[in-house]
Amino acid sequence: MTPSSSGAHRSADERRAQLLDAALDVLREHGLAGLTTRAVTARAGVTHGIFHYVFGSKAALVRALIDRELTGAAAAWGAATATDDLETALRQAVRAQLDIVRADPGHQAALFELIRAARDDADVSAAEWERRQYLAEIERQLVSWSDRGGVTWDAPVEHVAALVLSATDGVVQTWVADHDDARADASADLLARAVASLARPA
Amino acid sequence: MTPSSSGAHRSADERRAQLLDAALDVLREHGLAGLTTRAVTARAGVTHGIFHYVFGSKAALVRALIDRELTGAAAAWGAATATDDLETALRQAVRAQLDIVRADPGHQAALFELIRAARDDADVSAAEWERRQYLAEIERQLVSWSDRGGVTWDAPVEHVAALVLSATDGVVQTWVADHDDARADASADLLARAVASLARPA
DNA sequence: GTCTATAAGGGGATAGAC
DNA sequence: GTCTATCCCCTTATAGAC
Repeated sequence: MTPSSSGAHRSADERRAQLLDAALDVLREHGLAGLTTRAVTARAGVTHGIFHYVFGSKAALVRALIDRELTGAAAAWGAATATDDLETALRQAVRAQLDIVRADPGHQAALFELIRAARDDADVSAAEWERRQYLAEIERQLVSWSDRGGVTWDAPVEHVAALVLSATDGVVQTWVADHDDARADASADLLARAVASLARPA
Repeated sequence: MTPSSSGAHRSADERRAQLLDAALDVLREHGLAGLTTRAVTARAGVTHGIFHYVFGSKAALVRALIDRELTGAAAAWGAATATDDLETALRQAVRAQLDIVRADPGHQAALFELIRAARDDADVSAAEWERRQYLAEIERQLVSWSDRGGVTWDAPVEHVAALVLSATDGVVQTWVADHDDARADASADLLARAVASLARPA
């Protein structure tokens, strides 16, 4: 049988995955302030020293965590809806972002915190890269929707994409702060309407 | 002459103000992670023990800091511009928020961090109260602008206000993250245009 | 009432045992 | 190659000196 993962003498790669899982759990439950190397190893059921053998430093853990969690996250904006109506498509997209967070608020809040911390700490590239992926994906969708609806954007598409990303972030983060579902839904709907009004018949 | 504030045996109230000033400095320079009771007292040029004599606990300092810094902050939205054009007024208001942060990014970033930390920690009321003040102020402005411009909002005003607050927050925080002035300006302008399109002739 | 000296605990990291 | 025992620093908080 497969030995228990907390049993002694497992490969560094296995330890790595095990510790990353534990780190995410700790982060979700106790926030960034509670994310200590000792809490992670305790959660994983291994002795503390293993941590530095596997990751070398706490910063390396944070970097690895961001890398693992961000991979594929941009794809969420790409899950386009097949509708001809621009406003409806936009509303569904913004609501989808909101739903991701609602489905697992702790997870998302933890990621926000992590990315924010990583920004001033060291390796900025991960967070920046993520944002660029998001922007490119949104821009692609905006063009796709306007083409399908037979309209054209009345402002540079990259500006519209930047606004959509920033504003959606704001709506999502407001929900994280107050958990007011009705207000978040209203904001999402209104945002879709407002942005849709930036397009004119081609 | 007035004795130096770091001289021995001053009143608790004076020490309190002195330590709050030092705490804000430390927060701006080293972030929340660097805000330790020792860093604060060192910055103020007093011995460490004084801290607990004055504040009792670190949490009390954070609460006091939030109280002091948030007072009057909502007024920023109230500094209305005297223009008849709704979109222009909105653009100036959003840009004003952006300018506040640009003028002193460290200060604003520090406040964000502080409020965020206080949320899960304990006294949520301060942050919530602030948000309500903002919303009320924005709502008041939206009505004032629509009245003056002879238009009416095509959606509940509180919904529009919520969107404006959330979206502006998103734009501001995006700037804090990337310091991209051009993109932030473009987003602000576009946000004003998009929101203005939610109003129709009365 | 104001402040100093000291305590008690938890943090990340490492040298070296197996 | 994998892990354990230990280190030393920095944190908040308090007991009691002035």
